[in-house]
Amino acid sequence: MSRFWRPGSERPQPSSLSVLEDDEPGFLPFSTLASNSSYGYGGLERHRQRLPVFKYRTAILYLLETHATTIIVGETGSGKTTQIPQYLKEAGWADGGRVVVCTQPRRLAVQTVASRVAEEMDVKLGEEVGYTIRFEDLTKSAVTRIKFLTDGVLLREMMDDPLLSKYSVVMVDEAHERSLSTDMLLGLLKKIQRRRPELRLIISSATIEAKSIAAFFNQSKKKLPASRDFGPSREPAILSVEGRGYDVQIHFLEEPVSNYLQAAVSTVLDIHNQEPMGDVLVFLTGQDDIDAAVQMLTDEAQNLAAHRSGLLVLPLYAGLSRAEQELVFSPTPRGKRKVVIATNIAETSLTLEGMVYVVDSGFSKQRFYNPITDIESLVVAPISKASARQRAGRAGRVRPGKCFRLYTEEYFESEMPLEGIPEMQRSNLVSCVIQLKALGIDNILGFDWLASPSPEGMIRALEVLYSLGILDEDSKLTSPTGFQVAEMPLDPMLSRMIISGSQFGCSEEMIIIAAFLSLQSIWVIGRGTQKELDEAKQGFAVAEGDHITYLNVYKGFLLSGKSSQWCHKNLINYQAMKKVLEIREQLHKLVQRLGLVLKSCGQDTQVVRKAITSGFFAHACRLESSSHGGMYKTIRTSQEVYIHPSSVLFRVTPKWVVYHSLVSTDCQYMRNVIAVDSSWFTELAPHFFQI
DNA sequence: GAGCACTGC
Repeated sequence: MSRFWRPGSERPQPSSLSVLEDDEPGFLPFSTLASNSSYGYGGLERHRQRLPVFKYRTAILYLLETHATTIIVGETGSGKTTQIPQYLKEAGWADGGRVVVCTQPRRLAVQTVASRVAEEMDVKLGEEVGYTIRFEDLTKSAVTRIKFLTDGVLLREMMDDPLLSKYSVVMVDEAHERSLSTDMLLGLLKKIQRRRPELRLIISSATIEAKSIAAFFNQSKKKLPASRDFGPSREPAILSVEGRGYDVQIHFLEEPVSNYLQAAVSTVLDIHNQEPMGDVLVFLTGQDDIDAAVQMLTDEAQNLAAHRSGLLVLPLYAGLSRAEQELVFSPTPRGKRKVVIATNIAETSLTLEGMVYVVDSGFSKQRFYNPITDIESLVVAPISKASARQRAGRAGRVRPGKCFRLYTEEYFESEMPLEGIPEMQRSNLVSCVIQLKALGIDNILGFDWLASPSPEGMIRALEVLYSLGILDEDSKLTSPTGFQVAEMPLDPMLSRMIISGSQFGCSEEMIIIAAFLSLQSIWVIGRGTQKELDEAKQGFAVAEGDHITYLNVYKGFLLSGKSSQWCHKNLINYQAMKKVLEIREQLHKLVQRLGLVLKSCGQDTQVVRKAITSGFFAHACRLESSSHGGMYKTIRTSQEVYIHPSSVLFRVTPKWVVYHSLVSTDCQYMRNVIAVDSSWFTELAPHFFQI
């Protein structure tokens, strides 16, 4: 532990953090949903009044009355998410058929918070208090007064009701996360505000982001129609609410380390040897790192076990099965110290109870998008101060904790960025652009963004949408194709593929394929050897490619009677297959509603591949050399790419292929590939393949 | 012959 500098009283302590209680969207995903009825008679009301936010009830209601926008800066644990919607209802904001609505970035949070609020109000979930997420609408339009939903669902709702006229107050929670949909939502809400002066916005954010959000919503200097002397102030109010939690002591490294993996492992061992009992949460970047660290610590733990209490080392990342993830939430056995080694999933999506020590590597994997090459890649990159703070806070939930940062204080102070780059500035923007177009926003470049995306990114998105026939020369949605694509909850290239499918008589096949491609992977990870998995996959494989292979999997699954045993036997993830059925079902209804022809082409795989090509012609590649492990070049940019070894076409190397996506590692790998005929390119997209 | 941070519609 000597390598860490302990901030003393003579130097300013960087942070002392407070963290969340069980009232926030706390995300103990597998247990809390059904089991939080531990309050006696009258206990719930007392519990509500003890929350830090309760002191601010009057202030919040006053600010809401007098300001169009109120920004609540809240440490987690303040109770803002569950309480503010109730205060609003109690104060009459949900009277007269109006509805108070609150958004969350994640589905699980929506469900957890809604059921908690329903319990506190002693009403049945789905009546006065309801929620909406994809595939699940637990609201009753005439009855529901408080409604929770994901911000993505609210964006979709705007397509039918652009001014969100049902809602009196929109509360955007966790706005500091700056997800793509939150940023879009905030931009659109600002627009709506100008048309609906009576609408109130509450935006909840962590400290750092609050200022830029406040500046964004400040409309006091703008000229507004004759409302100068009445109505709410156009200048946002900011209110800080303290959280509830324990102090976390921060330790930095005295010298930088080159190998954060090794440093993390030895820090855990130091903690184990020198610190009192208490569980440890380690933040690393990804599956590889985590598996390696788990292995190293497990080996060490075996050496230690002979003479002292042991370590229980567990990995946590999204790719693990539900059962494996659940292990992390089980109570630590007596006399053991639990060490959870996690990705960013433990920073935002899941909250682990009982952590006393946090080890922060200072890195995470982040997605970046290059609009010039049109390639997305995952890169290990330094985290922001905001993230570091969030990670540290995970140590103070049940008692005072400690956070060991595997970087120096100098680095933290002078080099670590204050906040992360908003997703808007590191993503492919096609979906974003088409949604704005569908909402009638024609001047996308002039849209009032919270963080402007790069002009290159915008131009690339417009080009792609134009080449797909979704936008016309005036950059307006085409009819009917553009409007149909906008209604589909998919990547526009997949939507385009489905529409072609309906023209070619294979829409049934297209929606199945689209459902498969919406998931990460349908194959079980971790069970059995790679060889077994390859053999299982080979049972469905066809020379036409991965998409057609998925159709075979789907047929097999249906023939088995949607059996989980069948999935198990074939090393297929049963949960993923259920998801495929759900998405297919949703798309099926949608395609019918849009008036597209629903038809199956039977065994004709050529027409299926043609329909796919009509959506993905921009991903066409030609085999350059079969000797160098099958090197391909993209037609559009002459990028060197290879078929991913997980593809059924890995050994086949057809002359012409179309891929669904690229993964960038040492080289560019094409994932989900079909073999095509080059004559289809000029037939299906002549404008794109002029030469 | 090798890989997948995390959400969401």
